[in-house]
Amino acid sequence: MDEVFKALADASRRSLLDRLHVRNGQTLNDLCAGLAMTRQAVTKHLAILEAANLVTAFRHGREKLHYLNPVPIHQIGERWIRKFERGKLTALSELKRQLEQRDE
Amino acid sequence: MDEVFKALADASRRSLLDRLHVRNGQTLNDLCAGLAMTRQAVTKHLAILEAANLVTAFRHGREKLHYLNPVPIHQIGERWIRKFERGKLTALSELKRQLEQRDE
DNA sequence: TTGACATGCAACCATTTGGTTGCCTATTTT
DNA sequence: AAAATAGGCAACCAAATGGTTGCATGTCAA
Repeated sequence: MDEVFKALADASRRSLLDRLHVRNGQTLNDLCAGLAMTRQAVTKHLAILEAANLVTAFRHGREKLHYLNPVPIHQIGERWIRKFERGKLTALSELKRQLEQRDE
Repeated sequence: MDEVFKALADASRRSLLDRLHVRNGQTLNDLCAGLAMTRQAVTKHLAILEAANLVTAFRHGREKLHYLNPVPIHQIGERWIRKFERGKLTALSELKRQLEQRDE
């Protein structure tokens, strides 16, 4: 879980996921196109995404094809985000209530 | 948005949010209790959470009260997580489909 | 008013991170 | 077989990160 959060913390990596979301199964070179960093930098980002299981890659001849795995993102939504959405008052009204309580 | 992702990338900070989710409006000292780091480290984490608007804090006499703001978390769920959940096949079947397509 | 308590500020430190360059290997293509 | 293409590996670097210690300040209580 921590690896997923860490992987998502970087804007370049999120944009790589976006690209794969638009078109799945791209090669490394595909994913590099138009980005303001070297191929090696992209390789490193992809390695982090793979380690977090957000991307799965396969060698196909001399190309490496990258596939998005939406499962960890879904899990974060289910296991983490939703927890903070359940039955919450708005921040401000909750805050006022507690302040009043504290001052008697 | 980037600030929120970055803020959520650290396990200590997520645990601070958890604590505030259990009991809102805690002081700095409350939040330090039982953690394996100094008060100053916690202060820094809280500053990052505040900068990301995930926590709002108020001085009340000599105490500083911290309140969870669930809105940015909700927004990440809405604007980002959901995008990857819409109409997606499972990673594996999608992958197979595309590989077959590529080999004719 | 003096001491204790809650927090703030700043300098410092080690490690991690995001990136680079240079070179090597493997697979196609011609 | 030679050249071009796709990718991998490793060393290096600057900046950001997560943490520390030491001291200062503001507020409450005796």
